Amino acid sequence: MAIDRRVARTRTALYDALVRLIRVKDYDLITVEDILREADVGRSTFYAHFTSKDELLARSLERLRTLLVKAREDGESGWSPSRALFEHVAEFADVQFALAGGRGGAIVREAVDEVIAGVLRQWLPQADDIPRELAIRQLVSTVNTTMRWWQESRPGMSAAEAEVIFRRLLTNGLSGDICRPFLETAGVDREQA
Amino acid sequence: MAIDRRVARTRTALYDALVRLIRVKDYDLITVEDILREADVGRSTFYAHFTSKDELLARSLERLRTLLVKAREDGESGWSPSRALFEHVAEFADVQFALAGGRGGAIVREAVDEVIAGVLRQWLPQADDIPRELAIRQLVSTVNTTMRWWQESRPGMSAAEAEVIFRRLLTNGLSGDICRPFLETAGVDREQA
DNA sequence: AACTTTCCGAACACCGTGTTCGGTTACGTG
DNA sequence: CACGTAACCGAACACGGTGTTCGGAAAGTT
Repeated sequence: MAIDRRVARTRTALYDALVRLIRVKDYDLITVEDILREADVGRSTFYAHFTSKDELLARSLERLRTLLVKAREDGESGWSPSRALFEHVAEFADVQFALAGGRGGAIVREAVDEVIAGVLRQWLPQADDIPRELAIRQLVSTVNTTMRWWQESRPGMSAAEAEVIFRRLLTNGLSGDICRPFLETAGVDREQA
Repeated sequence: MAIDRRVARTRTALYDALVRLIRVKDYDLITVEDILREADVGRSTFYAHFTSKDELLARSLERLRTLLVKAREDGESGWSPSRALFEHVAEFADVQFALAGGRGGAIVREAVDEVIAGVLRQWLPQADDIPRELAIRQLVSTVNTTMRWWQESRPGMSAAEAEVIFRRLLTNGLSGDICRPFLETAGVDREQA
């Protein structure tokens, strides 16, 4: 027995409504009532499927997980998972843009990070110099940082270019020069100037 | 005319109450009423000073800003701003721990990030290879990532050790080895195995 | 066509928000 | 010290969102 069509229809209606609203409104200002209105779904129906707005978000992010997993399995496309992710974001640039700032963005980004981290935990090997969990977290946050910067400061940039910058940032780190004022004491240098 | 003692007392009472609550409860589950009870302040008084819980948070984070600025000016201590920040966090380890997970944590961390980014914008010079704003964001998120990992996975580690790891992560990046499954297509390698 | 599952929507109790206002307290100044 | 002013209190209020319940209508399945 397959899943009842009504169930499928209701759920995707809710997923889509949430995404549509995120484009327009800060996530944490979106109410369940907004979603009901947008999806044209009854109140009690919503709570029959999800316990809260946050659960709806988490469930709808499973799409992203399957996207990543597929990107890795289909080596066919010639794209690395990293590249596939950037291309995907380019398609939904407006959503990403909405996620950039503010409070709601932070919540959604956190949820996205968890999804990506979960996938990476199955992929990445152990390494010697840096603890694995730290490496995963760093990888995820670098993805996040690059994407935010891309969408906010260089919206015209292509996914391919953005991904190249991401690689360099991830594997080379930042030059000591630019970080110096943060990493070293000011005292000595100041005296000389 | 100095600031009225009552004003100062009320505000610090609220700041302190918020911090005390954050140790115990997820930030976004904390209500204004919780804060009032904890601080023993009247409802109308609260709204005479702050328009919302979020503004209270933002204002209370100004303490962090002054901490960082001082750490740079007083080269005396021998500590870099980076080191000072890690030492500071070590003192308030329990608060940091509370900020680790969940939804409330994301909101607070976002706010902390903004403070640090603001300070760095005044310190960091222009660099050639990486756009400045991207470098700042990367620096902030690496601080954030390292601290989370430190508090969650290695709570016993000293601030000095954590800061060393942070430096390496920041300026060296991640090795290509560990990132390979994410950065390269799976197809070719798989066939050979 | 009969049976089952889902959906609807109105009604409900509950809780947190942000504002108002008159009375009380404590502060700073002269 | 005493006066005037500013801050604090707390009760009351309207408002809006949450999550649950339940009987009847509608759509799905076999």
